[in-house]
Amino acid sequence: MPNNQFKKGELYSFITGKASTAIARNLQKKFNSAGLKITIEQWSVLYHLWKEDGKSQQELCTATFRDKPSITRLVDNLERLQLVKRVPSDDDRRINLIFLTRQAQRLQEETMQLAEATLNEALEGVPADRIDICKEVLQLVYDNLR
Amino acid sequence: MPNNQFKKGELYSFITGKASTAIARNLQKKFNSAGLKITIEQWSVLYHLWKEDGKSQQELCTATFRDKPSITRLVDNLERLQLVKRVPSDDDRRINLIFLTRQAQRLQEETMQLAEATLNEALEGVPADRIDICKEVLQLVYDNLR
DNA sequence: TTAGTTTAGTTGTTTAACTAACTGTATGCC
DNA sequence: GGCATACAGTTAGTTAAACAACTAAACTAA
Repeated sequence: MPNNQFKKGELYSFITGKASTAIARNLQKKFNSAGLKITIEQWSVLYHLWKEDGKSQQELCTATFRDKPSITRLVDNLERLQLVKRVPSDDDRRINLIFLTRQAQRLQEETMQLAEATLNEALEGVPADRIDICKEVLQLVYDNLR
Repeated sequence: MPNNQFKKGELYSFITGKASTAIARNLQKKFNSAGLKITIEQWSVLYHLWKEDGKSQQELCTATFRDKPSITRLVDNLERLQLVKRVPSDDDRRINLIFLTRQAQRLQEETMQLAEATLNEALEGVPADRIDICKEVLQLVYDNLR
């Protein structure tokens, strides 16, 4: 039984991800207002390094759902901003391990607070059980398409 | 009462919109496989012109949730592909009205079918009432942030 | 050991997003 | 009418995404 209850008029915003675009823009503005000169994409790389420092570029690809050239260039820019450093792996010379600089470690708390503030604004008035359902649906969508 | 049930680990995929990214990539691949040489972004402009032809660029900005320079360049590219045509408004010479070419009109049915196919794949196994809740949450998120 | 394959990362090209600064047209007010 | 302001669209510059083609290192198996 196909999901034909999915009317055409509603197709568009699902595909374009209006909600997540709005969230990302809101957070970017918070970064800008706070004088933090990083992009959301750069932040998403830092986010995974805060969880575990010294990931390889390939691991960052998987974690951030980006392809290799995208990560190469994000790491390029983060390195130029002196937020990360490429360190060749001793075990496998093909691999770069990416390490946070002290400067990047200091960004964690402030940016995570801004991200939480954005999400609190975004989800204001949405009951917790509905958020849970929404998260489950989006996870299932993601799993269905990989 | 803030939404502090929103644990940190789940923050990331909400912000990055993994699900909608996956949907967009899936649809883009379908376009490519079908030999359709348009991007999802171009398709999103055509989508609104299929609903109502002859919109102004400003109206396309609102409809597609993009800014003016983005629409200028999307229309540039669509014009180069001979899919739309800029027509200066008689009433107000600042305004360009954007009209579909016959070639673009012919794209509607095929691309909409591919889009529906993508959504059916994406939403396979998701009960209709959960989809509805998810849509409502995403709409509310969008409204909360504008 | 060496030939073929896989893996990690880079480079080049095109398209798009965002910001800021700009041109040209319309409108509102005196 | 004339000036300030608002509005529609364009241009320029930076960052990022997607894809293809590439280099270099590692693995695999004869």
